[in-house]
Amino acid sequence: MDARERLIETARELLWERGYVGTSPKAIQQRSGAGQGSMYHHFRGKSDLARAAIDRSAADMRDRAEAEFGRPGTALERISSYLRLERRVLAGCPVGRLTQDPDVMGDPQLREPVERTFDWLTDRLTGMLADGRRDGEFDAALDPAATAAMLVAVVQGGYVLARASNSPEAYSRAIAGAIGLLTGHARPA
Amino acid sequence: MDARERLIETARELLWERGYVGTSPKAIQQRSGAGQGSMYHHFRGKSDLARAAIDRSAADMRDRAEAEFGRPGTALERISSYLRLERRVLAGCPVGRLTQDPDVMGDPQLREPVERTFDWLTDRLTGMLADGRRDGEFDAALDPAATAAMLVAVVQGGYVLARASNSPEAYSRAIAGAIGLLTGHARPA
DNA sequence: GTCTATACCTGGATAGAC
DNA sequence: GTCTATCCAGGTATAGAC
Repeated sequence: MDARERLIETARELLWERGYVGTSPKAIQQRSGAGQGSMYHHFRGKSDLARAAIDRSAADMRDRAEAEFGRPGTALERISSYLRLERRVLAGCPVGRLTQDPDVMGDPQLREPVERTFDWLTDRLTGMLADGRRDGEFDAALDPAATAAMLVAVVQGGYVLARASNSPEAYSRAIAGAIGLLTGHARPA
Repeated sequence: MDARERLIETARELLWERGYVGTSPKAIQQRSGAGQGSMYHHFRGKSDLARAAIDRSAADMRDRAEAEFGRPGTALERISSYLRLERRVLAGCPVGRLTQDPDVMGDPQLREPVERTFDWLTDRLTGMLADGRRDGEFDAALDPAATAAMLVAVVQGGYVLARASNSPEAYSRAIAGAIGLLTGHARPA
């Protein structure tokens, strides 16, 4: 792995652990083993490197989700397996945590991949829920867009609960609660 | 309002806007109009002041929730009115955002009020859901603890979605989705 | 491509005068 | 109680040598 690559991967780790404001160029250099000059040769500065790191984390998140969405099975099955994906719960969401960072959300370049990822995810779930409803899998009263937003929110909020209690259980409980309600609503009236 | 009070209120604002790592003592002093010496007279340092600010924000959050929980009405009504409480959605949750801050979660003194607040909230909702289920308001299959965790997560995740899309609509959609499912499950089989 | 030197600002805190 | 002076480490970046 060359220096450029190590810098990006290390930046991803540190952004995940400490956010953008909490991550200094020096910390990235030290952990990656790249020197000052090397970093500023490959990237114009902190935000340029961060953009590369965020792009990659966002693509990663979409790929992992899409792998579940593309499986065979009913909409409920595919959504449930997505929700139960193994996640580093206590670490939080590498993309979602960036929404709390004023310097990320204040910079259009850094914000763009974050915004796009959540739009994509919500749209994808909305489509699956609409298909499931059409096929009689869900109640006709189910609102696909609202339910999709709720599901994405449960995952993101699950991370918050898990970190607050320092235990992954809180995350699992929230997911189980969501699947329970979704299953209940799946009974046509 | 005396200097001590202004320091606490200003610290609350800045912690809300920028988190703990993103907030410097100097920024607090400048915005509050208190000098260096004043701040270090009233507080031992940054983390001591932060503790006072976090305690107050946590108490605030509990008070606002309890005001809704204590209203008359069914469990579903009280929970719905809590979920629909007017919130500064784009600002995020003043307590929840701290869970993303490694320096807060790494310090037992700062972490404690955050952890306690989410424990309290989840327990309170669990109790109301259990009461509602006992009274036939919800399906017997509803799991109070899991559903409570899911509701807290939807609120916290709703903030994430709203900030990602820079619009409060995403928050409202997630809440509407949760209430929709909760209402659906409320029909006994 | 990578290194070292340098620069300037901010973060977080202490000391002592008033 | 509040002010100013001072301190040292770290953040972020540029310059120029190798």
